[in-house]
Amino acid sequence: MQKMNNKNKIFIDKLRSSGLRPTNQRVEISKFLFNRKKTFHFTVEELKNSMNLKRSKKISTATFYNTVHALKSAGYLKEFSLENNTSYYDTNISSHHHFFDNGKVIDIKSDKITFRKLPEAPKGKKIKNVEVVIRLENNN
Amino acid sequence: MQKMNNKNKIFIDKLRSSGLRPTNQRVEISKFLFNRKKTFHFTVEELKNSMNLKRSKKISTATFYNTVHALKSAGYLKEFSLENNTSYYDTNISSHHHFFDNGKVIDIKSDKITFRKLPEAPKGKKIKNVEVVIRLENNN
DNA sequence: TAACTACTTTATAATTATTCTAAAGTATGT
DNA sequence: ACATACTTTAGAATAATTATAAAGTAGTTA
Repeated sequence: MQKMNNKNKIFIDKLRSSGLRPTNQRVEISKFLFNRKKTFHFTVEELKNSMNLKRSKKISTATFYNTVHALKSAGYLKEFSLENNTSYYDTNISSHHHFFDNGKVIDIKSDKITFRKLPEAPKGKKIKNVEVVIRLENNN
Repeated sequence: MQKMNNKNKIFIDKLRSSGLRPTNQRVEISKFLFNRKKTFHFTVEELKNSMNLKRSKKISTATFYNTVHALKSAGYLKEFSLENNTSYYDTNISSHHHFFDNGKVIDIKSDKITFRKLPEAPKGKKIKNVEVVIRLENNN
């Protein structure tokens, strides 16, 4: 059984409410990802390194992958890809857009971009979401 | 030296004009990619399989990667990524957008999407391009 | 609370996409 | 034809991710 404290309770509930057993590893990862002021982007490798660095009992690579996938399926993370064959995850799940600047990602709030014209979805389909990527380059 | 015929000449010139030696492999790949009515999307693996299937003398994997990169650098291909850690290449290099429907990609002509509002580029940066992805799901 | 069962974690192996290496081959200028 | 720099190639190496199957744990039941 978990050491239960107030900080953990909210994440335990969050996991339970999505049908995920609140194991120690999942609670720790949730705390690391969601117990902060600002949303952020990460790769699984980055997450693993920054969490395991300060832990005596390491969490395994497979568990990081499993948990990130589970959190994504539960709707707590958004996935996106750059042109380097790595998956990035975003703790900001609200609809928003991105600047891409040589591998660096910067959020653009949803209301900063609006459309004058958008195409219809093909027959039998509907639009799930619209995502804009603005690629940047240096001036001059 | 190449067997030169009219069909090849245009691709040999195209390669030469970008500083790429028109080797047999590059000409064959260019012909396969660009000698067709409609533009299309592919992964390097798909390209390799569909070309090598009908060839007695196979082109090596490394050459497919080298050539696709060279054609991309020369501006003849556009790269994009889905959420499966694979690079896709598009023979349609004109600015345009995409529907993504469960791993399937459908082009959207540039003029089908226009903006009412777009953010400024951060200081010192300028916008290289704006790319819209419309994710689809099944109705009901 | 003890026992049970299904779900999780883990180390490790396997897989996939891609890049690297260095030896053999080829295009191009002279 | 020769020389030289660029290419191709098979195969090894790397990186990100997934699969495997044994050991551990949460939640349920008696």
